[in-house]
Formats: sequence, C-alpha cells, structure tokens
Amino acid sequence: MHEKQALDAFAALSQETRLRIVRLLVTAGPEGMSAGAIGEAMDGASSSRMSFHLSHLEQAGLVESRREGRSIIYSAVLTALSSLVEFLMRDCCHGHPEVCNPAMAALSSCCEPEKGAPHV
Amino acid sequence: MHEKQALDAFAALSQETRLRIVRLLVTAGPEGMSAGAIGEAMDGASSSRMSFHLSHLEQAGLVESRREGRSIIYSAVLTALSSLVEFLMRDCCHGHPEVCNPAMAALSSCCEPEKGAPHV
DNA sequence: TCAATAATTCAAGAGTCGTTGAGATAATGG
DNA sequence: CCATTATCTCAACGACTCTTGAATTATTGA
Repeated sequence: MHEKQALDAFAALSQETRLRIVRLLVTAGPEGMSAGAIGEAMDGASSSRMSFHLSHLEQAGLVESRREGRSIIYSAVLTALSSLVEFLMRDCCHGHPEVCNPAMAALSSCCEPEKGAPHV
Repeated sequence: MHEKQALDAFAALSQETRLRIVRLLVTAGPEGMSAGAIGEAMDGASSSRMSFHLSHLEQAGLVESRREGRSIIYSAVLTALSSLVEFLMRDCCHGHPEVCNPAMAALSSCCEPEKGAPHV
C-alpha cells in the first residue's frame, strides 16, 4: 500500500455513512449485500446517495461489486483493510514497539486464534 | 475508541500534509519537533498553514504539544494510533480471522519482538 | 523597554464534498 | 413489447476544507 492509496482509504473511512457501510459489509461476509439492502440499513437513505457513497468506497478499493439479476451486490475487500492496518503499523513502529504491542494485543484477543497461537 | 473519534482520526489522516506530519512525528519519537522544524520538513510550508494542520491533528488527538521557550513542540500520541488500529480490527474481525492474520503478521514483523514473543 | 523570533488567529477566496431530485440505464416477467 | 424494479448519472446548491497573507500574541535577549 502506497501513500496515495492510504490517503484515499482514510478519506473514504472518514465519512459516517461510508464507515458504517464498511462495517456492515464486513459483518455481512463474502456473499455481500445489495445496494438497496444497504440503503435500508442506513436509515433508509436514497438510492442516489447510496450510489455516491458505494462508488466512493469502490474507488478507494475498500468494497467491490457484482451484478446479480436486477441487483448489484457489494462486499468488503478484506485484504484492503488489512493492508491499511499494515500501512499504519509500518509507519508507526519504527523503533517504537510500544505502539504495536497494544495493537497486537487487541488484534489477538479480537481474532481469538484457536489454541496454540501461530507465530510468524 | 468510539465511532466519532475514529471518524475524526480518519479525517485527520486523509490529508497529505497531515499524514506526513504524523509519520514524521512518529519517527521523531517522544522528544518531538518544533512547529517550525516540521514546517521546514514539509517543503517549507508557511507557519499559518502548519498551525492549521497541527491544531487539526491535535484536535483529533493524534498529536500533542508543549511550549519550550519560544517554540511549541509537537509529538505523536502513540496510544491514539494503536487505538485506531484496534478500532479497525474490532470492526473487521467479527468472524473473519483471515482479515486479522495478515495484519498480525505485518505487525509482528514490523515490531520485531525481541526473542520469546510475549502473548497477552 | 525594544527589537527579533516563533507561532497563532483571522478573514477572504478557490476548490471539494455530500445531498437532493429528476432523468437515464439495465434486467426481469407478463 | 411494456411495465416494473433496481440502480446509476447528472446538475445544482449549501456546507466544509485548505491556502494565503496580514495582524496578533508570547518569549527571549540586548
């Protein structure tokens, strides 16, 4: 991940509706959700408003879309999110492991590695 | 970290000059840098421009300042950065450890835990 | 106290962002 | 082929963001 991509991703995530869309799609998993369904989940936002934010997120590489019949299905791009974390971490840890350690702790508790944690 | 704080942090980091300031201050360490020195590092940006971006970053909680003689010294708030990572991770890992594992790998390689990695 | 240095504050202006509503495009079923 | 459903595109408008330059505040040393 380069600076420009990180800037785009941060800009995309700095808008309330878009941040909520990303969170929703991550929990929705790989099967994703239709634009209409996402709009309903966003306190019934208009279709043009959804279109605006979804294409913004797609432009930033945080979500992807596929057509399925009349609907267009959006899903989160999980690798983009981990790349962003990696970018933040690479920036932050230069000689300062005290930044990474709390983040790593949060990470491992959140992922709950199934017994016998793998180390890289 | 709550949604509002995360939104503010993402907005702060979505601006090129501010992202560079944060990276610079993180590598500068706890002793920090004066506003003037940061401005010189930012291709000689004007003092009012620096003031604008630095107070934006301070508002978002990503940097803090102290006066030292005539200068005002800024330094990165490392815990804010790890909280942001934690927020992203908590969002992303709900049932999807495949997001966290690459991030965790990046994290541990970047931090280079000194032999006998601690686990939380 | 005065001049010099370091940084902030403020107002103005150009540019970007997000919402709205109307209209266009795409796919389906009768 | 037509009506319906689902979504996108576009123009317009208000709101916000960033830069600039001038004026202001704070600190220091002579």
